Amino acid sequence: MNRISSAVRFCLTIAKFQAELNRRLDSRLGGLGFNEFIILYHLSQADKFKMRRVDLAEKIGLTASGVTRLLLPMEKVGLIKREINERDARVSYVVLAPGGKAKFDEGLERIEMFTEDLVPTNKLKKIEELSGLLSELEKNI
Amino acid sequence: MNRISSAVRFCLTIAKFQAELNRRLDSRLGGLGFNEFIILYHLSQADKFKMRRVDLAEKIGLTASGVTRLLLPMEKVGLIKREINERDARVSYVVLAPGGKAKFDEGLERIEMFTEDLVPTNKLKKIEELSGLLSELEKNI
DNA sequence: GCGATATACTTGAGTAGTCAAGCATTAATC
DNA sequence: GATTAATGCTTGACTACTCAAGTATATCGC
Repeated sequence: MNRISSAVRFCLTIAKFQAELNRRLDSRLGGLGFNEFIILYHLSQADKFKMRRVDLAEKIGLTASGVTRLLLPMEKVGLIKREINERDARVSYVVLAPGGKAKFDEGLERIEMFTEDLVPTNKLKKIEELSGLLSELEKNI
Repeated sequence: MNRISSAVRFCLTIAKFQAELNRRLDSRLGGLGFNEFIILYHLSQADKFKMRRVDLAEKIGLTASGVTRLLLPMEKVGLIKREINERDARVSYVVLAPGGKAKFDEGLERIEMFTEDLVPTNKLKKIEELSGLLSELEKNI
């Protein structure tokens, strides 16, 4: 009883998938959490390897305070650095530190291997298409 | 620099999407967390409205201890009940309680409305496809 | 039918976030 | 140019998990 729509089913499926994905990834990235990896990725793509904390939060779908807490241990361990903005004393940039770059490269290699097993070559086209779809749907959230 | 494969990109996209989805849903289900809703859903579909905790954990992609902890407040509030198994004293069933059924119906109504805004009608076919693909990929995890 | 192994669940200690409130600083309005 | 509002970040108190270890029961091989 109580059939659900395919849209709701989608929410359930994605929640489960992501829960598993997260757990696996957290333990296969060479001491890097998945979210830490994501942060390092965005920094590695950013102009001058630095971003404002707010923008980082927006990129990864966390709250600002979540980012603060996530970055704290990363700074201690030397993955990222803090840099002030001379024009606006409110913002403190997050900068990719050398140690972070190294860890990211290692993590990237590992995650690439992981996803090779995860998605079969013949599904790659579909995967790309669905990435696009998800990005679109996100705007409706 | 450091291009990533589309499979890895897919992991990033899905992680962000799910983070947002989770947060929105957690606050739009009438006092029910998204995971609590998922539990009630699986119970509502189960034979005699009851399941073993292990099977529940497997269904929703959490660990057994996660389920124990999630269920504790739900039991206190009367959403679910606990029932022993006479043949195997190790297992304790989780049973959908009347209060849980009511909360689930309400939550379902709300999540259906939410997802109507989330996914446009013309994308429904694609969404179903994506659900299918995710279920398949999950086996490779 | 006894010991080893496996299963179902819980618990302790810790991590990863949330939300609401607070503190600086900057921008906008008048 | 003083007030008000908005922005960027952090903090306190809390929830929702995780993993590793523990307890209890069941099953298997002999």
